[in-house]
Amino acid sequence: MTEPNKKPPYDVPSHQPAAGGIAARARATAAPQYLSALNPEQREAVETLDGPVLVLAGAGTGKTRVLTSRIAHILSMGRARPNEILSVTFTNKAAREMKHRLSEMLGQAVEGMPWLGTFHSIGGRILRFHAELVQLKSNFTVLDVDDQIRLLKQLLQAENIDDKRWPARMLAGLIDGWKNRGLTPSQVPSGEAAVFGNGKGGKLYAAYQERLKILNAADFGDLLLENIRLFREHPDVLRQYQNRFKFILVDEYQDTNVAQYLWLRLLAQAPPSPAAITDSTTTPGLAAPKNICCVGDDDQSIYGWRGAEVDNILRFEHDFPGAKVIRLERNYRSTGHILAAASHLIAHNEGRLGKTLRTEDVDGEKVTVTGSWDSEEEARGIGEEIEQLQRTGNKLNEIAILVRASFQMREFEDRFVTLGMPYRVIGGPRFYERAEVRDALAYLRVINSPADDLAFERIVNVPKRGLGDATLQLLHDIGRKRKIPLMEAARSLVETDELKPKPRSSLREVIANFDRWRAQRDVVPHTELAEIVLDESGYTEMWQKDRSADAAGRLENLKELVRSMEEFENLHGFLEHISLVMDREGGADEDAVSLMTLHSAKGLEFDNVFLPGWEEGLFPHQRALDEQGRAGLEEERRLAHVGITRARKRAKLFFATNRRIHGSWSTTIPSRFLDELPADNVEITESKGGSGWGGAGGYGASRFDNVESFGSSYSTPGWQRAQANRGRGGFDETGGRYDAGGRSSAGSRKTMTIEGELIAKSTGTESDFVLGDRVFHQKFGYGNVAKIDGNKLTIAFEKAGEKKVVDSFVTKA
DNA sequence: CGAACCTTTGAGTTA
DNA sequence: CAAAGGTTCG
Repeated sequence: MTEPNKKPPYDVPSHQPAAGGIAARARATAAPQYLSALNPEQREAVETLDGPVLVLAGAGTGKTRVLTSRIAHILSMGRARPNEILSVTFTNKAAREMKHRLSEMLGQAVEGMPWLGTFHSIGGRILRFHAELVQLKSNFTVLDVDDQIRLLKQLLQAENIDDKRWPARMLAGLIDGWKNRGLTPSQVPSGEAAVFGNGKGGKLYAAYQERLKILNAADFGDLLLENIRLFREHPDVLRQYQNRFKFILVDEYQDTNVAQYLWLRLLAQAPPSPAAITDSTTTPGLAAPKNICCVGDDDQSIYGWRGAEVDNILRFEHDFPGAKVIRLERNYRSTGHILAAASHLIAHNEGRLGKTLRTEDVDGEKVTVTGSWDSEEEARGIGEEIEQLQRTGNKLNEIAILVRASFQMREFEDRFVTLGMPYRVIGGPRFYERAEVRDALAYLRVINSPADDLAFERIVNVPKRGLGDATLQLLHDIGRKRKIPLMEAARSLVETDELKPKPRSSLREVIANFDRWRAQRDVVPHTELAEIVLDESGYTEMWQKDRSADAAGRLENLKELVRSMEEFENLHGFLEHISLVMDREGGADEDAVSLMTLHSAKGLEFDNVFLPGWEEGLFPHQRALDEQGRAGLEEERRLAHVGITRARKRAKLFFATNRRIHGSWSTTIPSRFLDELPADNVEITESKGGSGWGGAGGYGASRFDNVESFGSSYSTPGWQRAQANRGRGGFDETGGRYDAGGRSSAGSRKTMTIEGELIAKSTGTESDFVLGDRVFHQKFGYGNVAKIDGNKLTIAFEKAGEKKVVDSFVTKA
């Protein structure tokens, strides 16, 4: 047992006055600077400190400013100390941003804001203080999706369930969904639990939770669910936190799921309310809700598929009686046309709380819609426009391409590489998801927690040591029979002669290695230990010997991993952090185009925003429609709204008539969202050969009728118009793809065509490079030629990873 | 046991 | 078209 009252190490000594310097400054002037910079609504949101407050903050209305100013206000009024404010966000990025802005506002006084973070990191922190109460140890591991799936596969096997018919992924999805709804195994409705594995779903969920405890592990959902369980089963612990948090602030409230809502509600109750701790999710009317302030925008709710309940925000006044609702409708970001386009689009949704964004900015440029023949041409066109913007003095940092699905990104990457255009992918394949990083982490996890079977299993035969399925099976059998971790099973197995000499000695070596490393853990600095481990395990060597193209990049990633460990005091601290926050930053200082999904763009803004792929089936995405019907469509529409409102000066939409889906080309039709844009604020740019899509008459009075009639059969007027236009517009099937109509814009297009042909034709000509040549590229630096295809080279760059480039862009080094 | 080859299936968004 | 899973052969 640990003492439940163990204090978090972040506690500020109690004699310290609440952010003294600020308070003093606040008293000195009548209206402190952080208040005078606000408009009346914002100011009201900041100054209404008591009771529940809901701030409906439309895109670009100063949401973050309100949150940070509110914290500053609480502190300067002396209403709470920094460690008595709970402030939750969804992403680490948002948390970082708030800390950053707060420190600008307050000077250096943010050190003591220990409870500003994401739901998951705060949940995880609370859980570590009381781990024993939920059958964990404080050094529990946070599993990622991969570990989760492997664990579930084992359970399926144990239950003799065919994982073809009942994939582990599906079960993981179900469990995730239950956890998002705050349901422990016993709370899952039996009907739902039965849908998986011939009625074994519920049993498997229970078994999974049990296994997690044995492994001393929690998955993402547990960080909240186990927290809720902790609070419910131990009211004394809950009270401790209720007492601590004098003020609660929630960012992006529209994205909270049921579990997060329950968690917040428990914490938001006034401390002495012993009767109110119930497990009901629906009972309204809490006893004296505390000072909770939720900020959100129902029009930006885009995480329904992850369990977010827009209802949470729609029901706020009901859940928190006496709540004050404040609307922020002054947009400080976008020009008039952009804002009008976005507002009209989102007006097609029903069930909104309703806000009318307005701006005092100029109308600016109209939103453009451009059609192209296929996705390649779309990428070329956007590339050209970006070059044009660059020539006219726009910073690449102020340009973003926002896609619906990540597979769309490749085309742009290829294009940018060819053009030598600097770009960065945001939220792409994450650093910690890379195989080599996960392998390295697995080694460290086993050192840190010998019972971490999943980590053990991952690396026991990496690099290859002749310990294959057969050996592993044996270990599993022993482990399961004796209820001991695999490492212990291995220990006893090498004492017997059940193994052939070869695997036996390598297993012996693995055990000895880990024992040695663990002994070094307290002696050697953790970064050094990591290097020792990677070296002695043969892991580094494995990649050094690997001749494949990306080996160099992987070694680079390993180095970066070790480097990133320096920020932490010890191995344990590092591992604790890593599972939650391992997004690689850096490179932000460089001027580059940003490439990301619409989802990860929320909260960001750019002068120029390109939005490709506005086609039925892709955007709105077919699966959203199939699975969620009208709700799915509305969420997609909100996503479109988010996309357009990211733009300050220019929003440019695109659709292609042909797109590759599953490797083969399909014909697509323009998105219905394009049809929902207001004609007055939109310009159809001539893409090529004639009127292009839509044309002058394309927009008619019928634009807004009959939105309800969408369904599996596309019958809206817009759809039909779009189809008609497809034949009539510039996309004739017989003419060459690049058959331009002799316009100026077509001229440059034609140039591209020629370039395209040249590249295609010249592939017969072998380039001067030989496999393995060391080369230099202006943008990507040094690398080695990994593949040659005519004059197109695949190069493994030391820094940038593997890229395809045309040979003329590199020189021999 | 593991490399090489073949077949199948599947690309939606994420803390 | 790619990755992942399965099968075969050395």
